Amino acid sequence: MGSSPCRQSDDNPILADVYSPSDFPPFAVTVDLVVLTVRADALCALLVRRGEAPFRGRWALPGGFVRVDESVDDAAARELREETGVGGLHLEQLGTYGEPRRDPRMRVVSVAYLALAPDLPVPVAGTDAAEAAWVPVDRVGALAFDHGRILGDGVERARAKLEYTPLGAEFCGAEFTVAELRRVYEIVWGVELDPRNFHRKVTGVEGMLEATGESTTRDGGRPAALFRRGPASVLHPPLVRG
Amino acid sequence: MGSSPCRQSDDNPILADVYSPSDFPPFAVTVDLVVLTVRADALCALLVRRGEAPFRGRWALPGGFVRVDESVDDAAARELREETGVGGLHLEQLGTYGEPRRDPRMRVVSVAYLALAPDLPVPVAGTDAAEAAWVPVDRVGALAFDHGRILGDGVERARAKLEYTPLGAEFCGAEFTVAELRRVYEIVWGVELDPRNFHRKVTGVEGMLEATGESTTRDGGRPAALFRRGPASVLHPPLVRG
DNA sequence: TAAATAGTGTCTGTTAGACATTATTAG
DNA sequence: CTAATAATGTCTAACAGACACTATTTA
Repeated sequence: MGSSPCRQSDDNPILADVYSPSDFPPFAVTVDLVVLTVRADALCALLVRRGEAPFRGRWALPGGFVRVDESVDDAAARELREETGVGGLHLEQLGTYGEPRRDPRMRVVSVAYLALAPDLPVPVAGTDAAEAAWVPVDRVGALAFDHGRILGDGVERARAKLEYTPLGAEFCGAEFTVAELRRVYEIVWGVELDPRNFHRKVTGVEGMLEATGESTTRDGGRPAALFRRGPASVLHPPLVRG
Repeated sequence: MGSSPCRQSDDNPILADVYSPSDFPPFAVTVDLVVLTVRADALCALLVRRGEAPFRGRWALPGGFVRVDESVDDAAARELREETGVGGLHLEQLGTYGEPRRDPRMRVVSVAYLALAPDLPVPVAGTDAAEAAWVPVDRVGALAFDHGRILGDGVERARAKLEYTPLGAEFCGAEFTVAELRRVYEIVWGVELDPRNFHRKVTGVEGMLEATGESTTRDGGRPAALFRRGPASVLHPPLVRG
C-alpha cells in the first residue's frame, strides 16, 4: 500500500488510528488456487463444482476468503491444505485479478496462487465444494468468473518454471527416476525429449538432483537410480523446451 | 476469487446479489509502485516522502487507493501517470502483499507494480505527497510499511527481466545507441560487459532492436547507429548476467 | 535367448567469451 | 596527426542435439 488509507479523516487526528468504513471503498479479498498435477499422461488441474449462485453447477478454481487475522499467503496455504489434504506443497503467487465486475455480486479482488502437486490419490471435496476433480487442462470448458484466464496464466507459468527451476520434480513423488521426471517434462511441455540427452542434462545441472543410492525396476528393464530434489532453486544452465 | 463471497447469506436468496457489509471481512486495497530508472550511473527508484501518519516524514513507494469503479491494473496505471506525468510506460504486476498488520491502522492488501522508466526530468510531486525524488536503490534507507521488501523484490525482478526480455530499452529514450543500452545493463546488473560481444549479441537477437537508419555522435568518437525497441517480447536466446 | 529400459560415449554445429582489427568521427 | 568510440572479425572452449553403443534387468 502506501499513501493514506484514512485520507478523508486525516484532519481529524482522533480517527487516524481507528478503522472507519467510510474511509475506503469496501473490497472482498479472496484467494484462488491453480493446483496442477501430472496424471494419466496429462497435465491436470484441480477444479471444484460450485454449489451456489452465481455460476451454480459450473466448474471453478478452488479458493475462498482471506480471513481478517491471516495473511493472504497463509490463506492460500490453508485453502490448499483443505482442498488436497496435503501440506508442504510448492505454492507461489501467480497474480492478482481485480476487474470491477469479475464477480457479479460485488467488488472482489482475488489473489491467485500456483501449486504443483504429485499425483494425489483423489481430491478431497472441500467443505463448501459440491464436487472436486482433476481435469486435463486441455479439456477444461468454460469456468466460473474469470477462472479460465487465471488457469491459463497458471499453466503458462508452470511451463516456464520447468525451464529454469527444478520444480518439475514437485510433480513426482519424493523419490523418482530420471525417466519419470522426463515424462513430466514431456507432458507439461507437450514435446518429446531425447532420453539420453535429458539424462545427461539433468544429472549434470548442479544441485538439481540428489542420488538416493537406491534403484528401482518399476519402469521395467534395467534398474533405474532413484533421485530426490536437490537444493538448487534456479537452474544454471536452464533446460530448454524442445 | 472463487467460492462464495456471500456465504453467510446464501440460504437467504434475497441477499445473494446485493452487497452486505457483514458478508466479508473489510479490506482496503491499494497499489504501490516500484518505479525504476537509470540516471547518474545508478539504478534509482521513485520515492515520496509521507506527509501523514503513520510513518510521517518517512520515504515510501508512491501509490494509493484502488477506486471502486476501476480495475487494480487501471489504478496502478493512473497512479503512475499521476506520479511521473508520463503515460505508456511498461507496467507489470510484481506481487501482492497482505500481512495482517503491515499497516498499523487497519487491514490493507496492496498490489505492487513494477515500472521501468527512462530518465525523466524530475519527479512530479503527487497530489498527496509532500516530496518526491529519485533515490539510488543502494542508498535507500528504511522505508514506510513493508515498502523496503517490496522495493527489493522489484529490483530483483527488474534484473531478471533484462535477461530474457528486451525491457532494458525501456530505461533509454525512444532512440538509443548500443553503448547506451549496454550502460543500462551494466548499471542494473552491476557488472562490466564486453562492448564488442554485447554489440554482436543484442544486434543478433531476433526482434530485440530495430535500426532507425540514423546515427549520432553524442557519445563521442565514431557515429553510432540509433535503434528503437524491436517487437520481440521474449529474447531467444536470453542475455546472460556476467 | 529376446525385449525393454538405463546409462555412457562420440561426433558436429552453434555459441559465449576473450581479444585483434578496422572504421569514422572530433579536436 | 591523436584520441575516442563504433563495428566487425577471429579464435577457442563449452555445450546442445543427434545418435551409436554398452549395461542390467524380466520373461
